[in-house]
Amino acid sequence: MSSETGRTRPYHHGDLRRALIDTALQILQEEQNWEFTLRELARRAGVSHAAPYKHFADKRELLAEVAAVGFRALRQAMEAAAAGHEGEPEELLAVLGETYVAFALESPARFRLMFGPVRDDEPPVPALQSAAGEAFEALRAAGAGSGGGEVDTRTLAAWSLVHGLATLLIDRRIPGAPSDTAGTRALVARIIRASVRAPA
Amino acid sequence: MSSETGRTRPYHHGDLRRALIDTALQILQEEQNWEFTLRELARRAGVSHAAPYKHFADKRELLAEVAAVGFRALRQAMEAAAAGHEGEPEELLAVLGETYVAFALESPARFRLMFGPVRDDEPPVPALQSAAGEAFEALRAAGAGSGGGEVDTRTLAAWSLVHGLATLLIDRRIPGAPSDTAGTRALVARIIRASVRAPA
DNA sequence: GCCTCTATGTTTTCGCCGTCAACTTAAAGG
DNA sequence: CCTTTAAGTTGACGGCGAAAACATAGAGGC
Repeated sequence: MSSETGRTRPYHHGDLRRALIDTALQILQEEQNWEFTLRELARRAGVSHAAPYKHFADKRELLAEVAAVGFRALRQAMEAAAAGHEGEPEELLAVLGETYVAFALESPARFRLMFGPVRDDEPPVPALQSAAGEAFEALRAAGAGSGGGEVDTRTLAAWSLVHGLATLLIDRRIPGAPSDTAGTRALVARIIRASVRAPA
Repeated sequence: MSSETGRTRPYHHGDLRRALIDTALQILQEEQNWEFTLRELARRAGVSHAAPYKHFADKRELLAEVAAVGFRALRQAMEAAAAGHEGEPEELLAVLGETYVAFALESPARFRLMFGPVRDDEPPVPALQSAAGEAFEALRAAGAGSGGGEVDTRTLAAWSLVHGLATLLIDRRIPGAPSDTAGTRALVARIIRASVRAPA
């Protein structure tokens, strides 16, 4: 409801939380890792070093929210890419895979954060769980499986291929891989198309 | 050459470095992450908190050496599994893939550490680079490609599939996945066999 | 056999971090 | 208008990574 013009800062200080998540995403993009300190984040957001604790229990929770935003973005990207390919399941799967890898390459650190390990000893962050679940649902829907909660074999194979390719690429683990965007995109397309064409 | 009985501690204090790497691997296995402090590591090794700096420039270098040991272990495991399947390329690839995933499941944190991002701004650790390269060479040799330094398409597809499956499994990202070892093993075998049978 | 040299380990110190507790401020609502 | 309370600040604590200054004990030259 706040207008863009006029007094930009809302009442107290502004809606931190949103600002903190945005700033965290910025730093994540700049430094390509999430080893930045909470104090640095607060500094860049223009608040005191303890202010974030009014919105997040600790650093893990803040990062989990950032990851959740990432999963929503991934889901949107996949849904947008899927539009218009409802008729042809093979093409749909290929396009979805290319989108998945492109998403990872576009922001490697965010992708790594999203797929960081789910630790058993820490309490789960609900927003992250639901966002991740919905993203995977978009992926599962493209597979041959029915509407159940399980992932069918073919879909899982495709997902694994695409996820592994994305991971290996962003971690620069493939020896002869091209370093430019165009070459990488061609490589991804080649591998995905070849695998999709041959139904497992 | 040191006997197990008698004076166990060698001259000065022992061969730290080896001890530190071993202890780090232990903690890594116990806590399933590498957020442990260098001071905690020194404590468990029975030395002062600054002693590690006589053997490693910083914490990253120590972790890189741990990762290098992991790559050597992965290479050994794959070579052992490959023995006896020289004649049949399809079976060889499948067995190699199963070994790869089993290695990841056996020690998830070590696997994650090994495949952590290669940062451009940090100086590379030679031992890690060579160990990783040799492990990938063992994998590439199983593919249809020749002896060049590049990875052929089919091999890369297989590697991606297996790497992605391993990653998704250890990060508990697959919704309906079995939690027990036997079930997981069966799932892995099913996916790999199906994909290998259908040449891309 | 002694004596220096140097690798290895210790102590001390520094600045910074995550987190918490106590205090302050200002928007909201009866 | 005045109280309540969410949101932000200040200050403190223990612990960390890293570096500097210091200590010690094998090893090798003489």
